[in-house]
Amino acid sequence: MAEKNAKRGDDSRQRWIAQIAALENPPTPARSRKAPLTVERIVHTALELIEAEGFEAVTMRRVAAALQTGAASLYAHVRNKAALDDLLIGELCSHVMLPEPDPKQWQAQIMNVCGQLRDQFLRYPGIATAAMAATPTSLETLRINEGLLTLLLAGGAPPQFAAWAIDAAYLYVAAYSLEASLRSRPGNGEEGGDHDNEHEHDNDNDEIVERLRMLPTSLFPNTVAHARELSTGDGHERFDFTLGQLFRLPSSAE
Amino acid sequence: MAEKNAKRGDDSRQRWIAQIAALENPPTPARSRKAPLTVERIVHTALELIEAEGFEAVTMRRVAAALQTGAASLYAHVRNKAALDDLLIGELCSHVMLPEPDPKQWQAQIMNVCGQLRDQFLRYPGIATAAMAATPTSLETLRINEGLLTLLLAGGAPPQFAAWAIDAAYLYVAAYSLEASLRSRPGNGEEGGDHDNEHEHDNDNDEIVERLRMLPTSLFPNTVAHARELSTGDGHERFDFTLGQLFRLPSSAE
DNA sequence: TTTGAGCGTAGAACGGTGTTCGACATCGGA
DNA sequence: TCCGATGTCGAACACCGTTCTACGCTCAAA
Repeated sequence: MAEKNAKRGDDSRQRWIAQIAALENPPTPARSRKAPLTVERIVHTALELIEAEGFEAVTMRRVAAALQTGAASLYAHVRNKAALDDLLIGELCSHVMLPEPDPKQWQAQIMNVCGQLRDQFLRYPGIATAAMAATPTSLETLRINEGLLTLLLAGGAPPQFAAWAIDAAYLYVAAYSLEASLRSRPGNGEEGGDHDNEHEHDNDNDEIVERLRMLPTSLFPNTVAHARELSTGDGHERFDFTLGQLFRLPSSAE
Repeated sequence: MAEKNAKRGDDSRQRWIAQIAALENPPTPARSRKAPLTVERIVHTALELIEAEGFEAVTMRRVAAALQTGAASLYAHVRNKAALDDLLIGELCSHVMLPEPDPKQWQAQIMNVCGQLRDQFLRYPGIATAAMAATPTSLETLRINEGLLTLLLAGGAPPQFAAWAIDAAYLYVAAYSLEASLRSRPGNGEEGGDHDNEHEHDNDNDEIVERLRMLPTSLFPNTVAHARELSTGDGHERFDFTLGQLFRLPSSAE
């Protein structure tokens, strides 16, 4: 009986303690206590997390912790982790601005749009992983697709050419960004004491060239001979080159 | 008391049972009991697992289980899961055959090599994920790189062009294969009763076209107008198109 | 004003993952 | 014969996505 009483009293006792605690700190009063936890807040928090620690840090638990709650709470607003990923790349794509088509500059305009997408991917390291797994027919990606299609058609590209080139470009942008993210991120190295950013980059490149030159000439003659060409491509030269190739019109027009 | 005795005897009792069991089946005798667990066996088993259940099924525990052992045993032969992934794509790349360069057919030869690589990726669904994360300077990938470089140079491509085009091609092949794997794999749908493979494919394609046509014309005029071109590309037409664009020489030669 | 139903919150738990530790077995060579 | 090196592997740790469940809150009807 006593047990029963105690057990029964536990409940109201807890409430009593909670009430006292609530009395204790009325700062941040009124309604800040709610923090209503909307989809927007979740997506926003996840993006901040990616920017700071990379996409692999985006865990239901960690996103929830950043919102000062538990992982289970997120599932009231988002079906899956996969759905969250879709929302993330949707949000990301919504920041890409589509220009007014100008037939004289369609190539530059396309490079601009693809560059925006690439920069978004690079801003959130590793998110390109989600981009490749995401539903390819999300509304935001379709919006970019439509924009690129408009630019290409305005430039005089045949529809089938435009469709395939855009598809390939999207795939390439994601793959390029993913590789770039992995190359700079994964905390593997950065050994050695002092760093000067530019010198570090040069050293990296030089070391790759050197390693390639160490290969046996009998098996890798061309790799050794053109090691420099193979490992060059700082900045986004390779990126620009590839898109330039992808969007070369077939008929020698322009 | 009996319990205590049993517990103490457990150890030698187990050994006793093992001995009897060993007596029981001397078939596959001599030394088959060892099953020495080499790197080759691990890689081979992992590849079989991918072929049957996809890359996401490749878990240290599951690979070990397929080898009738525990996960910890693998770490005596492979540093990480990442290292295992590298070995897997290395093994995969080693099956790509490089042709003798023939300057007259360099384009077809390159398409052939890239097609081999693509088919390897498609044979092991999802392994392209590992290909994108893998060390880009593995010996096997360098071998393919050297082969492609040889073909392109034989075809008269400038070295810088060849280097960048090959890099882009590798990225694209991986991305294309990954998307193709994800599209057919992930068990999302396949609902509905009876399946005829060809009809199913047609239905899929038709449904995508239909969905695109449902978009508001005001926002997606070109997408609606060219829905068919956007969603076509069965077989590997898109693949061939993209590589064709990537390897078009700049100077209008050939 | 009271009640009750609904909804968002969140702790606990389940099954799975990569990886490490440490005791154990086995084998090659002195 | 013994002994050290090497390989094996159960147990455990920390983390993951996801589900279950109870709990608190809000708001509209009674």
